[in-house]
Amino acid sequence: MTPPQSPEQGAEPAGKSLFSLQRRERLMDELRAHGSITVRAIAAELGVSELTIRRDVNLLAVEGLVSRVHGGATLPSPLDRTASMTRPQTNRYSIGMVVPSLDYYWPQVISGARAEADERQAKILVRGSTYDAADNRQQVQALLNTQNINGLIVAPDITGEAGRELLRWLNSLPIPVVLAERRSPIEIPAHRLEWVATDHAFGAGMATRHLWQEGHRKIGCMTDSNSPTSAHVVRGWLQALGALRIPAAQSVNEDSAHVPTSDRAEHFDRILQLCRETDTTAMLVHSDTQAVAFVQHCVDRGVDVPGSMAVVGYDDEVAYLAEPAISAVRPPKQYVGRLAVQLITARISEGPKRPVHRVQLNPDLIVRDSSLGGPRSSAHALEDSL
Amino acid sequence: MTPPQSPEQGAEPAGKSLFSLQRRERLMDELRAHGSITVRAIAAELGVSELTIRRDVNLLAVEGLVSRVHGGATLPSPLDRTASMTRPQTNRYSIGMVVPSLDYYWPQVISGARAEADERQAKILVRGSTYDAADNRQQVQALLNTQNINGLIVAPDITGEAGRELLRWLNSLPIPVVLAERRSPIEIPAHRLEWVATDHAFGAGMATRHLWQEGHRKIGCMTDSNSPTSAHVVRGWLQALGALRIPAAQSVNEDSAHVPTSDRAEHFDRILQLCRETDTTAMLVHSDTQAVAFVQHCVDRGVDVPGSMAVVGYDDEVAYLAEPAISAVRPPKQYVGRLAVQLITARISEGPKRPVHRVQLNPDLIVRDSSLGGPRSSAHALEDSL
DNA sequence: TCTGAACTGATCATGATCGAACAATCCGAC
DNA sequence: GTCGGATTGTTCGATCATGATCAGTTCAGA
Repeated sequence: MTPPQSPEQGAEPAGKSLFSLQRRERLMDELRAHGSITVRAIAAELGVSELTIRRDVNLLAVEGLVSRVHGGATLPSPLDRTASMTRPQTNRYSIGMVVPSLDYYWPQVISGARAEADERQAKILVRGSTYDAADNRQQVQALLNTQNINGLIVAPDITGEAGRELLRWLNSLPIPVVLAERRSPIEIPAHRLEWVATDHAFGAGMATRHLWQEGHRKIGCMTDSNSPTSAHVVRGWLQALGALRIPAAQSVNEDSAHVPTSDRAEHFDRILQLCRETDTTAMLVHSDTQAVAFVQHCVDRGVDVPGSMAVVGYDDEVAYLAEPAISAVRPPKQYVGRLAVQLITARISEGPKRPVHRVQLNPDLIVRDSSLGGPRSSAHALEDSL
Repeated sequence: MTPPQSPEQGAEPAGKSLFSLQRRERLMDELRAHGSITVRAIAAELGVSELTIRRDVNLLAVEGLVSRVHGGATLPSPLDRTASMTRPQTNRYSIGMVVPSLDYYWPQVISGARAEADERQAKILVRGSTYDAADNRQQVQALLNTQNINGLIVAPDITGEAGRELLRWLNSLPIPVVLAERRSPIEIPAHRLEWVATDHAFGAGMATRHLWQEGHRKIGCMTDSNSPTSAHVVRGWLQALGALRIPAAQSVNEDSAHVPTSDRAEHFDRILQLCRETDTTAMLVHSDTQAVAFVQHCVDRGVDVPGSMAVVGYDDEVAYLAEPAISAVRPPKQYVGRLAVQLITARISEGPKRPVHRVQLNPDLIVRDSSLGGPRSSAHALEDSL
């Protein structure tokens, strides 16, 4: 079917019918996130007929909010001569944006940034990059070379010496820079860098507490140290374990980085074995996709979810697709993008007098089936409460 | 009177007929919580006819508080062409504000808050309190009792069990609460509390680095543990010492709390003696007033400032009054107030869907005479640079 | 250039929602 | 008690949102 779309944050895709206005908003979200949409895909996703979507597209096209193309729509393009002649086209700012991925997580951040930019008559120029400092820098440089950019939103790799060097370079750029989902570490005083990031440690803690409240007393954690957020997830999980008086040393804590897809099954088997040995009945799994794979594996092996193994995912990109649907921590991705644009535009217009802002946002916990009911065979379920 | 409707869950469907104003309030609550409502559902829930709800929706739509759609209403959407082009129609919120002092530091915070509130046509009701949790709570309670408050900005005492209890209480209030210059500690998951605070650790680090750059190689710190910011100042100072490879163990670190004014002179003499013994040529002094007194004392004792003792104050309230004028870290007090009002109004109008925001602002370093020129008798001044 | 597949827009049908007019009710003032 | 204004409920034709059908159009590959 469709390639790994980014399922919007509707929680239940076809569960509730939306009003037409909301549908058009969703459509614009999708458009801002990916730059284009197909009528077919959106119709399927929203559970309405293609005709309806086409009507929406027409409406938005009349208002000049989209450009119609055969089979779908794109963001308004200057090449589109049918575009309304209104010409409120006076963009005050151009903001460059470099993100490490255009498939996962970041489309929604971009969507939020674009939405906010629209309201502020700014333009966002997005470039996809990788989780690698050298490439990050190259992409930023490319933006600076080819475009007249007033500000920059970046989600760079900040690990290692290359990452620190990149931060120093960003800090020294002549235009304002806002980091998205990254923090400038204390030890390098990049005093000009502002940032907005989700408090992933809080999210992990929230998930852990939720599992505790459902009756689990041994809660493991599976992460992927390739991802910059993993460290925060582990930190939050450990912190929560401490608060709940769960001995961290005996808790399952596995890193899935560097496990090739071919070895995944045995990796999961090993983890399940560990869980059995340690009486672990619940896992917090960083990166949703990993969580989906893990739940799938559990089902394949006859391990009941959530009865024998409760799972909470992280990121909430695809968690709702699994069977059973997976509870997941949902970072406020749209808001991260919005806030980044707010910070950048405020900085551009107010100048250096404005103090450096550093914002943390708390994620939400979306509870679905995979974590409800507590450990089935456990005698102490629900006897306590936090 | 309406006949007893079908028994609804939880709410009070038939219990008591609401006044229209309450109904609309309820309607907005529902809207903020879910993003949209259907006329039918709300009518059933409130036990009134759909027409009534429709009339309410019309009214709210005229005020620009909702967007009308066929079958219900949504939060105001930029796609809503019928939206009144007038202005954001910022409602007149009443915001309570409880600060621990009305003479020092806080007047500027209040001033910033007032300025921001004026722009948003909101009203600020300020109450002075003390650095004591019990009194904080009393003042907040008084505000809640006597006024109709939509939101609360508080700078409470958060130390000890009383402080934690106060935070829990604030977190459970039915109206939004924003902490000013305070952070909710991680170990107590006050998940609803938002805050805006100056990054005092950053400020202390900046001051320490400044003194290093001026040539000082032993940098002490004088704080007042009565103040909630002192801990952060010490933390930032220690962090900077670490980064600069200055052994913290041998550095002068004095607490002026509990030193009565009568004993101040000998306290300062003791500190000066310590400095002489450890070759300390610079001090970071928390609380400006203390810094002024200290510089005065140095001058009285014939210790040259900055030649023999460089001083950087903290807070920048009265630092410029001293002779010589004292360099000081200046927290962005106005912005703290402004941002607190921004957070609270955004929270009131956007409801719980908006993620919890936690903002840190970086302070400035205002360099005056008291820290310039480096240690006079030092041989290694300016030989290094960071 | 041709051709099949995919896309598009016009038209109509259907069910739900909306608004205007009028009736019923409640509330406070005299 | 009763009067007037404000609020709410009822009815019914008008309006709107959506989907189905089908003929016309566009696209992409041969």
